[in-house]
Amino acid sequence: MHANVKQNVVPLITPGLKVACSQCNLRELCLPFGLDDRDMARLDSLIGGGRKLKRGQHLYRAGDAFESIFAVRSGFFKTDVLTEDGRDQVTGFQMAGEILGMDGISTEHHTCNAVALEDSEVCLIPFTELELLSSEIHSLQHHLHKVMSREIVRDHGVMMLLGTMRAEERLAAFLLNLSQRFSARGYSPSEFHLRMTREEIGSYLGLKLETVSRAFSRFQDEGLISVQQKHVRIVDLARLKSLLAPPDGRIA
Amino acid sequence: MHANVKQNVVPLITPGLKVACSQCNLRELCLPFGLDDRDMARLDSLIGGGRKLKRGQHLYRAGDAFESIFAVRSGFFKTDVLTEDGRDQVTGFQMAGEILGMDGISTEHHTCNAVALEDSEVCLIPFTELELLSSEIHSLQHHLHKVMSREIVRDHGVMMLLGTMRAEERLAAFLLNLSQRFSARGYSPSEFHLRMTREEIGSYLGLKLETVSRAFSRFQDEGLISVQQKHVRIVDLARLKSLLAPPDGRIA
DNA sequence: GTGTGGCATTGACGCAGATCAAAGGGGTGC
DNA sequence: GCACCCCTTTGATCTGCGTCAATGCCACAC
Repeated sequence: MHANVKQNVVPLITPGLKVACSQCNLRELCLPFGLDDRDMARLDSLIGGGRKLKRGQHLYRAGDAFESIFAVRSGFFKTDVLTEDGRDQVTGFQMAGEILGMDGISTEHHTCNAVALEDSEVCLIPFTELELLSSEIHSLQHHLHKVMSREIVRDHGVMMLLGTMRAEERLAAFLLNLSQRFSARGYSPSEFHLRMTREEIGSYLGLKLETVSRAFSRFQDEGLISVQQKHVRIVDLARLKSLLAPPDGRIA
Repeated sequence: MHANVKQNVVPLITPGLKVACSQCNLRELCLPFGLDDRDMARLDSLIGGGRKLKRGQHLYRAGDAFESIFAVRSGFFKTDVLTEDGRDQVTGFQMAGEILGMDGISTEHHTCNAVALEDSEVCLIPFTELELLSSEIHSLQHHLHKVMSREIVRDHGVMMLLGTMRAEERLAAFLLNLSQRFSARGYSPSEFHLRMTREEIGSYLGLKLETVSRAFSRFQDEGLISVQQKHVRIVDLARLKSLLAPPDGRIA
């Protein structure tokens, strides 16, 4: 295998990488959810192939023309927006089975950046062709709408977090969310590696990296988690969850 | 006209209220955007009629079964999420031509509350029928996707605001956003009535109502705006915009 | 294996915004 | 038209997180 692909060069589509949706163990988490065999085969036929990314590579950048959405096959991504005045906000972290790029539909250009946080693979789903197929397969159309709606609901959850929670509550919510998503993918819900830096966590949670680090340390001191650099083990799940209760424990 | 509709009773659909999309002066801002006459007539035929709401009434509540999305014909709404632990976050304010309810698609149940902040009217758009029609009219399908994508992009903007801005920057961004949206609807960009309370603004911006009030007062003291209760006039638009520049004026 | 630079941790201090409190005004409902 | 209550404003004080700073560690490249 040639090793002449530089890390800062965007790799071309790799047709050999293609794995049929029907053979994919992520299909229940991903776009094909709910399709029967025949329709899944039709979806297979439009998936444009895969693309591999090294850690640090951009899947797309704000301003890029929108052509496809992407399904994460393996690896880990972050998305972030940056404004002309230099602000930078991480808007999400995406793992296997999750869909990236729907921000680009509205303006025909991507409005955020998507970066691989570890070596990753995605499936390309050409959007025009997806719309065409989804007008023929009702369950595909409806599931696409659900995926977009789920993204909206997720964003509302982040707004809630950013608008109403204190630092330790935010970090607890973040860890519980990761735990639940790893669990849904067959990984341990209680022990995992963070793929992102303290600064990226901080950006996502609206905190400074020092505050994130201190919150990690505090959680460890209190026996809620065990943390060493990027390795996290949740020791007391119940107590971690209880941090999300309101300060005064009121019921309504 | 009978006056026996209590404010806390959800009004039934009012077929007489129906106004055809083709006759609606909001069509360029709303779902019919980009449709030709024939397709607009087909969209007309599925719009389920209108619904009037008094100030304070809920259009839908979290947990309600999802059946329709709604287009605001007139008036003003807020949407908010509340968690079981009592947190409350306003996720948006919606005005004429904007679409409400897309949060409900993913789970078949609404995940937030939508409340009229003044007497308002909406068009009901039954979602199953909309999907059916959009599978026949490609431009309608694509525009629906754009509307959903735009909501995602808008949410990213709010995350940016909540995650990176200080109080006065948030309020400036909020006022500029309202100004721009009023302007797009033919109203004055520089003078308008706020339909929401300081507390609702604060919830949306992740601030306490006192902080919002103080920021308003400060803006007035500095000659940026003139504000009296809910009436706002933007006096120095350029300087208001300049508040969104980064603290140190750095370029990259 | 070793060197290096990005990443993480921890401490001291300051400040923006939260909290607590009180008073006044205007819109709303009767 | 009137009264009441919610909304808003403003002040004083407190505090959680940001900022600044220094040290240490680990992962990665060579």
